[in-house]
Amino acid sequence: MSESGAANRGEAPKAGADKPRLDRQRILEAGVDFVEEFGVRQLTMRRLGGELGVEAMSLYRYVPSRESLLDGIVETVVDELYRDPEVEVEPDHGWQDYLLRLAHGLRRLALRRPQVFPLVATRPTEAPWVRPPLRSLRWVESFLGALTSSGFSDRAAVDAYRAFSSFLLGHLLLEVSSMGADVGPVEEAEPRPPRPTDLSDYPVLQRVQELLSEDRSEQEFEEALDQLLDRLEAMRN
Amino acid sequence: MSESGAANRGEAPKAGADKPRLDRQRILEAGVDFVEEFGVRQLTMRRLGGELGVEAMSLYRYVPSRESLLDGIVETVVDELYRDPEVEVEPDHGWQDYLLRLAHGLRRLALRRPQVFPLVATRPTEAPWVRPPLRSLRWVESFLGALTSSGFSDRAAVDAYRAFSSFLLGHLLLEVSSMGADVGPVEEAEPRPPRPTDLSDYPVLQRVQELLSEDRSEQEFEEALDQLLDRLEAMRN
DNA sequence: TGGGCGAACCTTACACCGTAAGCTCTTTGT
DNA sequence: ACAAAGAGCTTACGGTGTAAGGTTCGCCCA
Repeated sequence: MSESGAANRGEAPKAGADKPRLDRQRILEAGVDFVEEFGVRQLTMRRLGGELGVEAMSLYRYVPSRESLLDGIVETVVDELYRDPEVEVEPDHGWQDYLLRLAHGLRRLALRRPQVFPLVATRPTEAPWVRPPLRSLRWVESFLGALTSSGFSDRAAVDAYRAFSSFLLGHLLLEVSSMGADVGPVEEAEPRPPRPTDLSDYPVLQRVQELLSEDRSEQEFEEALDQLLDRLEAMRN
Repeated sequence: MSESGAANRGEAPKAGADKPRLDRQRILEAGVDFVEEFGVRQLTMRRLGGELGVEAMSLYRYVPSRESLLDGIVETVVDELYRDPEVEVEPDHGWQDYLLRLAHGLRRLALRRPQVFPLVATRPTEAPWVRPPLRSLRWVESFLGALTSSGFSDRAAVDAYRAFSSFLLGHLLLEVSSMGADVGPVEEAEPRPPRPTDLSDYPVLQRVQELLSEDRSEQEFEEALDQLLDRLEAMRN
């Protein structure tokens, strides 16, 4: 402790290769990494402080509370969507292309951040009509603009927005939670023993268990997304 | 305290109209009520004990931990589905009728327990192939049996089960969370001030805001459910 | 040059949490 | 009548979020 203190304060306060100084962005990024590694439940102010070589209370200079730290973490992760080169804000190749790119971008994001995504999906949003997982005004604007400029009526665009949100929420949440991620605030120390589960009372289950255990999430997603686009096409205008 | 103690222990220990004795079911039901009234976040062992006129540690005789208390609460609520007279375990009037009843039953359940439902939706399940919100082996068995006995191949029945789960999860989670429920572990004391949200940078949003604020959840649900059934019909052998 | 000022971080303190361990009654079986 | 057991209580411990205030240090202006 005296060592790190000396390194930080005494000898190299400006070069600071060791402890690059605290700031909000650094805290949020450390938060994302921490949650992704240990789960939300394990994230405490003290531990996150420790991760940054700092006392818990120091974080409160940049973040007003743990809750808002979580909000910031969600926001940080969602912002990664803007950096996805496949995703575009303007529907330059038609609304179907736009929606496909957006959906796949969100799926990549969910799979890349399986521990954070449940927060993206379930945290209260800014306004009640902003729905997860597309939880920023800017994206909702982009979505509605893309559709209304492609022949959707306002009503149809809004309906499409809702259908699209439900679709993504359901699929992605199930997909990440089946990745062993703990949606919700669970997370016991060891991953609960995979109890063999006696199926003798459930003949159908027994018969199809292999099918049930297959991972078809990608095909499911693609097929359901295709169907959704067809549905939306039908309600255009 | 001496008063209640005397009333309980001293004068009427057997009549016990005052404190009907602790037992697991009573604890779980009190838990459901508590969560529904104050939110998951507010549920602590001490407070739930208080609600039952008992010290926190007394609960541990019937419930091994807070986590498993939450599991029990989820289970208790899901069990209400069996008592829904509209829902049937056997597909006596065809698989479409069966699925409609099941979906509506789950929706009623979600709307009746908006604070508990997010737990139903997001808590880890018994086995990875048991998906929320249909989180009991018995219901999965019922579902798969209903479909396979109605002309679905095993493969198609399993795919249908997955599609059905995603559908319900997405729709119901969004619906209850727009009811002001806190999905996730948030819940600050006062409901965060409805910040007016300046929309001047978002012209489309501004234009359609009224549409966005309309509550069309019921129609949405019905329409999407119809479409889903069509989709399932198409993949039926 | 130096003196103070504000930012950044630390220390202390508090109320509350989940829960392990052990104790004390009350009820019941014999 | 007495022992055993069941049900609830007491105490205690380490951990949590965070309010309040203390300390150190680089920087700016006199």
